[in-house]
Amino acid sequence: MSEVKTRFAPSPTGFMHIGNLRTALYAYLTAKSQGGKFILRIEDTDQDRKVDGAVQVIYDTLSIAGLRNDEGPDCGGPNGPYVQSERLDIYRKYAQQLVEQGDAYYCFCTKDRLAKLHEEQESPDFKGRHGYDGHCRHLPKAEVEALLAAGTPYVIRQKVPQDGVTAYHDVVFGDVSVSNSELQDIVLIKADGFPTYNFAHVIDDHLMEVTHVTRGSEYVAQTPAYILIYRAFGWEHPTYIHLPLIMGKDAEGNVSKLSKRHGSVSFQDMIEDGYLTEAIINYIALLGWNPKTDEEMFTLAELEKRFNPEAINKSPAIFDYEKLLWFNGQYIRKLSADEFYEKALPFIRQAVKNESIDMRKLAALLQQRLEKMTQIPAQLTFFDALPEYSNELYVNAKSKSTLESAPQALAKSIEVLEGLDEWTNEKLYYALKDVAAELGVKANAVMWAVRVAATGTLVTPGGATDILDILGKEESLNRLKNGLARF
RNA sequence: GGCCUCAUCGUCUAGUGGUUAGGACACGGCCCUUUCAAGGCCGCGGCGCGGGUUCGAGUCCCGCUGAGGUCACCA
Repeated sequence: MSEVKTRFAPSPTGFMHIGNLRTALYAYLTAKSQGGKFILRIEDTDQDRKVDGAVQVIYDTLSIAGLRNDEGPDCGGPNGPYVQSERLDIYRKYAQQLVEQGDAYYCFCTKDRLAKLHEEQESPDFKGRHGYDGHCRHLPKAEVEALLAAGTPYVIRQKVPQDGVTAYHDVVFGDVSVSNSELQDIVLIKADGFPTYNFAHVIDDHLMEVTHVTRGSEYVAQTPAYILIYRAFGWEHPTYIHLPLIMGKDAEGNVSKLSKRHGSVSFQDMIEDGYLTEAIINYIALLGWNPKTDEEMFTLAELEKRFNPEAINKSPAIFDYEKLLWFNGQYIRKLSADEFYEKALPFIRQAVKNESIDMRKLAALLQQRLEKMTQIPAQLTFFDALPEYSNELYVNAKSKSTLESAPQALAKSIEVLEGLDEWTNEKLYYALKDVAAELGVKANAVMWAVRVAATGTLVTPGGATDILDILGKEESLNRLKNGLARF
């Protein structure tokens, strides 16, 4: 058996939909799990949808995600060029061949005629099948020549057989068959001379020796038409791996294709949202594929070994942001202190301008209780300045902190802390424990009062002494005194 | 509407004729604890419906229902 080759063939739209990324991931993993090659091909045949810089977004995303392609416009390869707009001559040549063979034909129908046809078919009393009516199918050769010579605009359409059934085996969906009568005479070459996706991808996949086509399940019913093209050329078609779509659920509980209204859907947006690449990859790998184990934390390298397209599910899966968040928290905790610090610093700086604060200590506190980076600033609002707060914050039943106990705890703490020569978390911790012992109260009661006075905030990253440590002696004492003065 | 396809806890899923239907997220409780998290333990919760086949069906067959896809000179 020849070497496995898969490809990712996105259109340069300017952003990478998460469903697209998953398609790329699965294609990549299909190749790598079998020691094969992964090709990147740019499908830019729609001139109206060209977006500047869009190809770069594709390169960047694959690079960040770690999906290194073995062939492609960026790194070359034996079967280039890998950008469809640079292959126009190739498509034209093959389309020509199909016309000569009688497997395709020129169509001179105007857009107006097509629009009118469409309108008729959409009318309530229309009962026939939809699509092109084959108007130009049987134009006499002489007439075609004349129209061509006159420079009439045209497209080239596939001539599909009127009867019979075309079937294929899909790795995910099993045997799929469609009556040829259901297939349309699809456009192969557009009026502007560019090929359609339908045609270009068949030619390219063959010429680039792609063995496995991984793509979304929206193509399942279209694939027989493509197989007909392969047959017309006498080529063997690749193995098909159609992926179930990724769905989203809205507030009302309605399920539909994952889109903007469900949350961030592009890779870039998710990164900006504070999700880690590793978490995204891990999560989407499991969205529709099961590793046949209860384990679910996988690095890309592990996935490369483990992946098996046979274990892809058929049914569409709903994208669950909650679970992604959980993965993200797991990966944040797995980061080394340095790695986390580097990633967290920009977010810390958003909230903390005070340069004298030990950012590394702060980061260490954050890493233990974070689900995504963007949650950082909101947790740090009290560092630069003590916020307005109500004395009610001093009341906490579980810690046995009351409006009476809090000022006592603060007074004693200030007294003891002022004499503390070494301002470290550890020293602070034992000093406050002693305060509690002297006062004859629970340590929690003292910790609570101190933490509230130091932060004016109910929930904080780190405990009382962690905060004091970072705040420093002078600022801490100021805040504690300020707190005491409120009573 | 025609055609294609799918269907196990709220969500992602394991399951391939005989299981107390397993795991994960979320949710609830407890433990731990210097707040909140994290972590540990426990719990709640599911085979869409109706017919078959079979000694026995989440697993096989048929129908229904529901859901998704597709029917572009977009990919």
